[in-house]
Amino acid sequence: MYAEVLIEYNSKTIDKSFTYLVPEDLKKILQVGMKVLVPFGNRLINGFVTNIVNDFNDDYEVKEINCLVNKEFVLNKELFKVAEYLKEETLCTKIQALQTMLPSALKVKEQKSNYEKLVTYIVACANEEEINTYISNNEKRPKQIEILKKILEDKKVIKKEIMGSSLNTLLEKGLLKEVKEQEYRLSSGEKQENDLKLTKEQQRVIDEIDFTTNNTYLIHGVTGSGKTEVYIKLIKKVIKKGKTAILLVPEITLTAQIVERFYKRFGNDVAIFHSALSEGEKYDEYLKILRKEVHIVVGTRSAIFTPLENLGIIILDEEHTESYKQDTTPRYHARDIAKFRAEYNNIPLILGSATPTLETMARALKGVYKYLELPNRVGTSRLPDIKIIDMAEEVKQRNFIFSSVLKDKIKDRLEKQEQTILLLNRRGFSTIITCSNCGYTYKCPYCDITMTYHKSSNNLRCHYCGYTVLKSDKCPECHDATLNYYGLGTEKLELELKNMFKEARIVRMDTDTTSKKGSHSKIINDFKDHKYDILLGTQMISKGLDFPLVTLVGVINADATLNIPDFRSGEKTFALLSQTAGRAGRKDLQGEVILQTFNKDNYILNCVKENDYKRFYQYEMNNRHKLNYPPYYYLCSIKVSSKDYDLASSETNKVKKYLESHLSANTIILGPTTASVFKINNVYNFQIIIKYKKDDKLYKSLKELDNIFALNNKVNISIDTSPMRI
DNA sequence: AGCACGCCGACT
DNA sequence: GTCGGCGTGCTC
Repeated sequence: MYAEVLIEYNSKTIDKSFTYLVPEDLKKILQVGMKVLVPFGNRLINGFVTNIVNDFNDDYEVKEINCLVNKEFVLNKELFKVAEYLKEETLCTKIQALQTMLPSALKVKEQKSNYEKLVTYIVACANEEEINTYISNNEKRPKQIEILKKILEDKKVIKKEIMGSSLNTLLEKGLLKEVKEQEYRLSSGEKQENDLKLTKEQQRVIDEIDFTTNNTYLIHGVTGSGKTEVYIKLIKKVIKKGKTAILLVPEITLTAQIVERFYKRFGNDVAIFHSALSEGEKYDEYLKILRKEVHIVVGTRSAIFTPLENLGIIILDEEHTESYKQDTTPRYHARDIAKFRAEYNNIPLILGSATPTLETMARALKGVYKYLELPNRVGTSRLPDIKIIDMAEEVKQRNFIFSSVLKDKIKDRLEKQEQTILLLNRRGFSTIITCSNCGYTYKCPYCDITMTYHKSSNNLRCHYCGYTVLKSDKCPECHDATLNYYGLGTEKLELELKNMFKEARIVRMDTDTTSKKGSHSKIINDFKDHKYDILLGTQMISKGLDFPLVTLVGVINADATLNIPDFRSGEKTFALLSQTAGRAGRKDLQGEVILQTFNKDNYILNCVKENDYKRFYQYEMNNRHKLNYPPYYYLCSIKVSSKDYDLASSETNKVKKYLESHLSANTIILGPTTASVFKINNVYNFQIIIKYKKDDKLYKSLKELDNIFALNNKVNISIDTSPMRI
């Protein structure tokens, strides 16, 4: 009996099976999909069993499997298929595909002892009679008697609660003993049923969904239209049939409120998955699924790979969110994996959004997806009033950051004891520091990017590679002392706000204030409890948060995402602004939104103002059509990079020539151009963009290209078959 | 990925 | 004469 094993080294040259002899003690247990430790070269390496065979062609000496890594873990057939799909779709290695799908605690690098958290309990060792005898014979030892009585009553007591010399005596006498039990690190807390009554619209959406076949549905619902409640009801239906469900959410820290809601409604039937969990927590949540103790998984992108069996539904909330796309290899989109799994299980896939991607909307309108709409907010709450403020006029009156309207409204909210959210999509203090004498600007020495000034630490940081320098008082170039600060970041906004409203309680939320674990939810909870009047932050405040007291949302610079050179910038702006606007007036109080802009006539901003997705859609589709972008064309991006500028440039040209001679005639090949950030960490980046409608030769050619460069350690090629931006 | 083998430059 | 640079190739 032999096992074909995939070695856990991420390298193209060994991305194939190696055959090992199955030792006697594993013959009955070993299954395809298990993890084993095998000798490889002169060391022991983790591997996956991909096949079990009786014979092999005998031209090398086989070694024997060393041991099983984890007896509970078996990758099922479905996930093997998913891995295969992932490999084909993103051109990664088999092992990369598998590693992406597993929590890192299961990708044991070194034989790390044990991820299981053990709790020590004390239980009785002697029988009840013996213990009672001991109690009556030792009346002068009250501490011991107290412990014994507690054990008799509770049977099992956590050691920490009763630790001490009395306990040690009882342990030594053999009356009590220790037992260790595994405990999950995360738990749901009490389940409290509180079914909300559905609106007619919500009920209609639920009735439309066919659970017996594979269809994709788009639930297009405005912010506050009660999509989450629809998801909960759908999942309840699925669970009633004994099936399981996956709910994907954009960023779980931002959607902590969803998790809380699921814990309340489903109790310990839910496992949670997201990047902020510790290794151990992830391991525990994974075990709950493997042991079939949960029916529901709520998580971010990678949760789409969880080994739930008997799936009944997959839901992607905020379908348009960019974080569903992984931007390192394998560059997969969770939506595609979800489609694959929904098809495999013959179950419905639900895409939910207030601002669907054009790709999804186009398919829904064509009837490829079923289109379901929730056009109204639940209950009495209405969509907020949105005003566009022309900052060009404001600047003439020397209002650089806050328009007079926004200033007045904030003041008004402070007086009324209502809350305000301010969005500024840029962290740090100032964007650029320039010397007015010689024109010097601080640039990262490793990346082609101006550095951002952070006042609290008095340094300049590169937001691409993290390089940090202390800011000098004088220009490092000409030593003149006239440094100017341009651009506005959240840090400076906070300062300005504090100067303007001295009595206001202000909290800032961006990558810099939320780096510590738990700081995120602390800010959110404190704000919710009205410990602050104003929350200001970057786009991380735009999604999924539900604060009933917020009646004003201000966007300081609505143009920020509009001007980035990317074909999706319009879509992103519309989504970000609509989402953010949706934070206002979630309950009975009417919400108001102020958009400050230098482009007051911009079409997209006016669509946001009118809350008119359909008009935005028509306009943007027209643009995409003119410029051959998705959904009219598929995209593929190829990035060629090297520390050697000339080499990077010449190899990119070779790639272009290769593509030109191998792809179909009607495929458009653009470039080479320099990538959006040309130099990162001293590496030069060039890119080629491919636009195609149908090209049977594409994947084959891309694979060959990838193989050619696999052996080249001076030049790196990275292919993205579904780029979100170019 | 890691490690061995192998063929050419500056040193105790 | 050797130590060591990292290019090529192999690992069941």
